[in-house]
Amino acid sequence: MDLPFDLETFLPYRLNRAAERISLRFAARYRESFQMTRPEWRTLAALGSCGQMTATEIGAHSAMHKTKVSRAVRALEQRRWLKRIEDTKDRRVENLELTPLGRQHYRELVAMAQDYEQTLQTLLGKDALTQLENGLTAIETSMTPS
Amino acid sequence: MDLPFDLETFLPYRLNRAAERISLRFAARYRESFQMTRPEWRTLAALGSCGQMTATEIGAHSAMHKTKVSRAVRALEQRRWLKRIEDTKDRRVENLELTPLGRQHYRELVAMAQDYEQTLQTLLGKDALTQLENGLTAIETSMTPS
DNA sequence: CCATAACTGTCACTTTTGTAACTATCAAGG
DNA sequence: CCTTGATAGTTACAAAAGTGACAGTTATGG
Repeated sequence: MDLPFDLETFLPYRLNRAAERISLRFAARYRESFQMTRPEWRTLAALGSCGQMTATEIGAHSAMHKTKVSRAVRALEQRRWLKRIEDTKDRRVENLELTPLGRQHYRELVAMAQDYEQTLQTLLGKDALTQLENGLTAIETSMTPS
Repeated sequence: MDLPFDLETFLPYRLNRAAERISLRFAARYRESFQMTRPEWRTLAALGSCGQMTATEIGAHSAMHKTKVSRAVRALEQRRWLKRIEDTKDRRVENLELTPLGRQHYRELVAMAQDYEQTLQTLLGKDALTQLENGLTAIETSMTPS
């Protein structure tokens, strides 16, 4: 029995490769302007766009391990970019929120993100981008945080 | 000026999240059967499907950092799953090739991969999968190894 | 030729990450 | 109440990753 397996059609491999290329290129930008790691940017982005969230929610939203989130939260807190707000109903939970300073930097990073989005759109073409997004949506709806 | 930025449409973020979910779920499978890391699997897969390659080529193909590849190669070599073949024209280069033992394990892993492909296909739907693949192809052709 | 620059792969060093255990808290059921 | 089990977040430790420098080799251009 022979193997009709082609790595070029294997989704996990391709997806990782694409994500790595796209994400590292963007990370290189904010890294030198803000000395920020990827987990930190993702945490900031989640809070900036969703408002108040808990660490667990951030982890589910961004598919980051909880210790990664924990460390990113601490780093952002030390920069005074976010603050912890204790939950009145459940004292295990910490509600996280950007400070005005954090929101300000968030806006700057959003500008960079939008610029990069432009780059990607001209690079990939609008049609391919749409198809990609449809596929990602399917993943997001069917692969609930395992 | 307000911000019409939506994280839910930002490609690097979404791509990473999807890749992480899809790839970790598969990694969990071969990890417990083979005690294999993701770089090791990717290296094995690249060699298994492309035949002889150099470390640099593997890195470009899989978007892995060269030290990651170097370590994965060493690990696979210690298992006797691959062998190094010196290049006659350029002595800096090491041509890498799977051993029969390596190919045997490659086949087992391919079977797992195909099984997972099935899972994904039923989970995501054939249509979404096709769109996703078209999008990935666009990335692959336009984002040459930076 | 020779000097310089570029390239391949590895290593020491440092940083980042995951694992598993832990504290503190809450929830359910007797 | 009290016990058991689950959950949120942190941490110590170990594993993995990136950085920068390196040795060895090849390419380029005087």
